Amino acid sequence: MEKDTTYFGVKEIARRANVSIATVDRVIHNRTGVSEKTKKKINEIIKELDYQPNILASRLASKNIIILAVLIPRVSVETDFWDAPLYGIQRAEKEIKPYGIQIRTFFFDLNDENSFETQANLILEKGVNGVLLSPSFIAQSIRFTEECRRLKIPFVFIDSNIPEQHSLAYIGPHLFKSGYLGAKLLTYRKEKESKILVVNISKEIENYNYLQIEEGFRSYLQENQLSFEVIRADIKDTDYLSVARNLTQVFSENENIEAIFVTNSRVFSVATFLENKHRKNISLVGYDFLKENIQHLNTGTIDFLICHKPEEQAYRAIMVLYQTLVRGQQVEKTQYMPIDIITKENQEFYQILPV
Amino acid sequence: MEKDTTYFGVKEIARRANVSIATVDRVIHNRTGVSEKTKKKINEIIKELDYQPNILASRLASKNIIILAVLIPRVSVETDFWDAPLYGIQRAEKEIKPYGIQIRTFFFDLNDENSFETQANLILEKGVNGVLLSPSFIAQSIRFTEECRRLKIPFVFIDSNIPEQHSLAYIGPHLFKSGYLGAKLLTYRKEKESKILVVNISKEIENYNYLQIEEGFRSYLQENQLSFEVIRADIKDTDYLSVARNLTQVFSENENIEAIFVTNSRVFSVATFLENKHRKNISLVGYDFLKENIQHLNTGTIDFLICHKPEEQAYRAIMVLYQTLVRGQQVEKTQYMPIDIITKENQEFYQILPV
DNA sequence: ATCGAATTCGGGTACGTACCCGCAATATAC
DNA sequence: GTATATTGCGGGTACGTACCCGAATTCGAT
Repeated sequence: MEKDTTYFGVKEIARRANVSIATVDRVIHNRTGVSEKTKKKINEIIKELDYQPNILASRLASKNIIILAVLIPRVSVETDFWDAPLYGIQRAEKEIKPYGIQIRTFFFDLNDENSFETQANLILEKGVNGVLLSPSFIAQSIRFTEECRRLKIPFVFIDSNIPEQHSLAYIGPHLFKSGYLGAKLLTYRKEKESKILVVNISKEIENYNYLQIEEGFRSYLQENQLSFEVIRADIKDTDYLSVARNLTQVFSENENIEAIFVTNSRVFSVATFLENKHRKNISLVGYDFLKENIQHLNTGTIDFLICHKPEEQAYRAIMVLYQTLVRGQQVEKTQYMPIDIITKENQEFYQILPV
Repeated sequence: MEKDTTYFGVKEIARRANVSIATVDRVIHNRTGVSEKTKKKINEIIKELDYQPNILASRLASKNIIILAVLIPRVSVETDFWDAPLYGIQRAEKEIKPYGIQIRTFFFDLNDENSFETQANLILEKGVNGVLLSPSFIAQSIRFTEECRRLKIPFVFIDSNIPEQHSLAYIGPHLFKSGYLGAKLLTYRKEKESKILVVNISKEIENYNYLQIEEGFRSYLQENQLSFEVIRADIKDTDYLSVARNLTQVFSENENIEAIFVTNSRVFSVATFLENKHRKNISLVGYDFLKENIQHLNTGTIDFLICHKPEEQAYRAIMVLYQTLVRGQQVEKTQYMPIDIITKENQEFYQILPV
């Protein structure tokens, strides 16, 4: 097992340029104190040798440690969706910890805009090198990221995007296409004309996402000239009783509903309703790999779940920050996640990687 | 940004044990030359401090480089399936190259058992530290891995498994469940009774995989009491003309075929046939994210593709070897991949990560 | 008790890079 | 001209671990 002799380091560069290692180092980190002439010469040699710094040695020698902040919703009793990104963050942290990178996680309450603001301010006080956030509250997120930009702190969005904010990257779903796929799954091989119900269960906050999904959903029907009548139900209170009350009304007003699309992870509420009311033969499609959703998938009440790899989103987001801050690499600005289709038959293999 | 002060290294262990760093090092790598008494003492301190070696420093100081061999089919004109694992391997290699790990890739010809043997022997001659292989030829793979076991070279299977060979790990699909899902997709919301055609296009080699898939496929139909009549077509020659000839015959002998399941990636041949013969309204489900398959997905001839993340399989397999050889970690022995469902609507987001 | 071998251990250097310190040479000021 | 900045650069140490070399200690045999 011979040693890799094709590798040239700073030492070789210094030798070829007739300078010391320190000078080469100055050029590499473009610090001051090198004449234009030698700088140019060294840069040429670097290019010629296609010098790749040894990150191991680099991070070992460097004492400046990097701190990343994570700003995501706290896992609530209502949904354990944000568990998955947490796992992704832990997996990433474990991987890059030896590189001197630390992660501080800040949680906000999805029912409380102020908690977002408070936590965001905490991050700014701390002074971190990079931020990963879920921009659940648009206005507050804009304010926060604007401040980040001013302070030259790179930030990455996951789960949903604010395109105008010049984030370092967005890692999450293409919501329009996701809704588009939802319509496909809901209507695939459906021949009889019937009504389709689109249900949005959320406080108004998340409406932005919802709109893109519904737009995609309707586009599919339109493009494929499917003439199902689409009715909508907007349910502002997320508890089961509210959902049941609303749905009861919708069903009393509309006969012939044979398919339901829920625009977010609260599809389990609708499933519970259908099961309680013994309504069979209604197709149901919704979002996210939650324990409760999987249960209804297994009982057959939910036909398909759509999922965007939340664990992977967070993992990649951390790695994007790492690559930018430590390696100085360019990263893909928009990384759409796969739009995964989960059924009763493949759900058992859709698990997150162990930390 | 304070330095991480919670970390204790060998130096601290040596200090607490009143020995030198070298002695601690001897204990850590359980080399000889340490008395039982000091060994015990040092081990206690290690446990107490929950010492985690700094891999960066470790790999930097260590001069012994690790060589991994990869033994997979060459990308052929018939299918570019094995492109994806190659990408995964490249991605893994880039990541762990600075740790002193090198990868040598050996290709064999899927139409030539001998080429497998030749390449396998080459690997054994070279003397490598770990092997990743696709056991396309059962007998030859058994012989090869038996030799690996004798030489104490760990090996990992991807794509398909030989459970009795005590591999370090298997990373690939659960074929039975994959076929099971295939049946679901093919029959979902199909109400009319009709015939289902199961097509297997391959030289006999890959039959083992095929059998598990078909078993799963039939199980689904049986468990769900679906009384579609299943007919089979075994096509030994993989060129289009043979496929067309065979299918023509099957169709002439059977009317009322409304759904076709192809047990591997050659579903594009069947799709081409259907398009040439202008046979619409036949559902078609098959395997793998190949360019040609995607085309037929987009034209609507193929309804669903099932895919097992070949890029990820290879990536993970390399990482499993890395974790075992470098970090000495235990790894999951069987890692089933997700069984992904690809449709026209979500295919554009099912791409492999850039290297 | 003496000697040699075996056992047990510490000093020290290397891995490739970061970065501090300080010296020399040159430029600028008076 | 001398004094003082400024610029350009090299020496050297440190990061945490691996591992070589040789020294100290122990032990058994005579």
